[in-house]
Amino acid sequence: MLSPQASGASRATGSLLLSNTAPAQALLLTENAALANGPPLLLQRLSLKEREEVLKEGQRRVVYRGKMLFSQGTPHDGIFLIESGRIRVFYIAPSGREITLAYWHAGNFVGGPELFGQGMHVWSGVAAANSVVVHLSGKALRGLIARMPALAIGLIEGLTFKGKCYSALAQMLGTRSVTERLAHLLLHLCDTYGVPEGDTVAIGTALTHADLAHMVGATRQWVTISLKRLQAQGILSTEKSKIVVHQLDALHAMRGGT
Amino acid sequence: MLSPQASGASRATGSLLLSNTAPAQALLLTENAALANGPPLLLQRLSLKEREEVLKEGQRRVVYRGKMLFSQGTPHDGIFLIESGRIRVFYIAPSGREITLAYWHAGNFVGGPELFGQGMHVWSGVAAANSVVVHLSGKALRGLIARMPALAIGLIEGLTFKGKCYSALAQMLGTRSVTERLAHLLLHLCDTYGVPEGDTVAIGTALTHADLAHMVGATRQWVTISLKRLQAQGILSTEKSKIVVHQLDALHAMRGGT
DNA sequence: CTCCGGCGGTGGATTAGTTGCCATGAAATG
DNA sequence: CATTTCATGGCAACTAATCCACCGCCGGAG
Repeated sequence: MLSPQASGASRATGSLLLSNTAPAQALLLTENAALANGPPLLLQRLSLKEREEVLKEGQRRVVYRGKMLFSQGTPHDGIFLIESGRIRVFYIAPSGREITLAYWHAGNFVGGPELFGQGMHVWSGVAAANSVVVHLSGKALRGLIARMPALAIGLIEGLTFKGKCYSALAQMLGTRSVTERLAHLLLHLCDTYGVPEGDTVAIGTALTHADLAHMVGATRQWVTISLKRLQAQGILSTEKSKIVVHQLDALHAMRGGT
Repeated sequence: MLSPQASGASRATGSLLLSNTAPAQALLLTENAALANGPPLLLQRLSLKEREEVLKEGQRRVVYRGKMLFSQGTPHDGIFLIESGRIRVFYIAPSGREITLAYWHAGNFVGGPELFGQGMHVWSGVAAANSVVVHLSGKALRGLIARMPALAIGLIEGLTFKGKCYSALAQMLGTRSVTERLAHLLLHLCDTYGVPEGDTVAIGTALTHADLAHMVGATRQWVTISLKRLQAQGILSTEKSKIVVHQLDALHAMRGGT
């Protein structure tokens, strides 16, 4: 944990204070066009002064890649505001099957499910990259909301957005085949992380087949097979931890509607 | 639509004003024990006076069983507060496959996904029983929140709850087999609507196999087959639109963990 | 009474997806 | 440099679940 006066911390604070100008994004599986605009950032509507006040109430914490931020089944209190990095929120069933609910980036908050209450985490959060988060306790949140209506609006917007994400995920999982979900995910990755190269788009993010599988609710092997098929059809090609999409329209077509 | 001074309307208003004492429930597919306590009701934390003020801002509307309250793809504004009845919120994929997100009962609100903005509905709402709802426009909501912090808390709690529901649904769909999901749903139905009869529990709610299928994200036939199997194992028996569960523990076992 | 539409129930063919296992190569670790 | 770990890939057997088609039943409406 960094002390408030450490230079690293103040730089990080700076990035949060300015986060409404940064191109923050969440990586999630959804067909909702509205989500493409990116999620609402918690402090977006606050003045600089208010932001400082909020951050002063929180505890800054560094989470290294691969480390758990919180685990399902453990008690929780309040939320974590992401200052930098990337947090993967996921759930593991007793059978061992795992589903990724979303990857959250800077400016969003994770934790919960409740904001105030002291229930149990029903999902886990792990750092997908070295991250800095600010922990806001339920008590602190309550106090802040009372004197800062814009924060309440921010929370409502954030929760609304999460609701959209999770319901969209449920829609995908409940009504689409794995192949369709995978096509959808690839398109989403193109939008979020894609680098256009001529008329192709390269996805350079280091996501393993297992990562993809967890996002679409499938097994690793099936993702491998499906990607091979797409490759055989000439729709995409893979080069060591990089996926190059050649025919976006073909992916669109097989994504099945919308 | 009933005029405010109609006796039916005032009776309905009364029921809403007292709704925190009523055993309101939502029917949803989740393994989250916290949800068993029932969802937080929107007006729960408000004084009688405040409740009246909120209802005055809304437009009361009667929706008959089977009639759509709102449809995915159409523009939306604000939310619908359920005064009585039951609203099924669901999504239909272009392929025709359908997934029920939840059944919401009196005291909860549906609509959205946003509360204020004028986006498009990303899911549909249909009356599963004759219902009375109060429409609160985004504008009205904004105004009410500003002078009624308890309403903001209510909205936050409601949204948090919906987030839990939808993420739990995604968890179920992403990590459990149809059979497990069905076992889970049956247990949930026992909790919500079940009538204990000796050491068995009867579910009398008129839910067709298709309804069940939409809730667990499966086909109607598969539900029929699965129910037949459970019946063959002596775990339950069916008598014309009534399911009697004999071995709750067996269902628990096959629901797979938690 | 008859017709009709929704619902439950079956069956068979087909496919989508799983499980388990083993091989390989690259990267990280000692 | 040697070793281990991890990501990818391939394969065979298996089963869960879907799809399509059809049938009979029942309750309601004309």
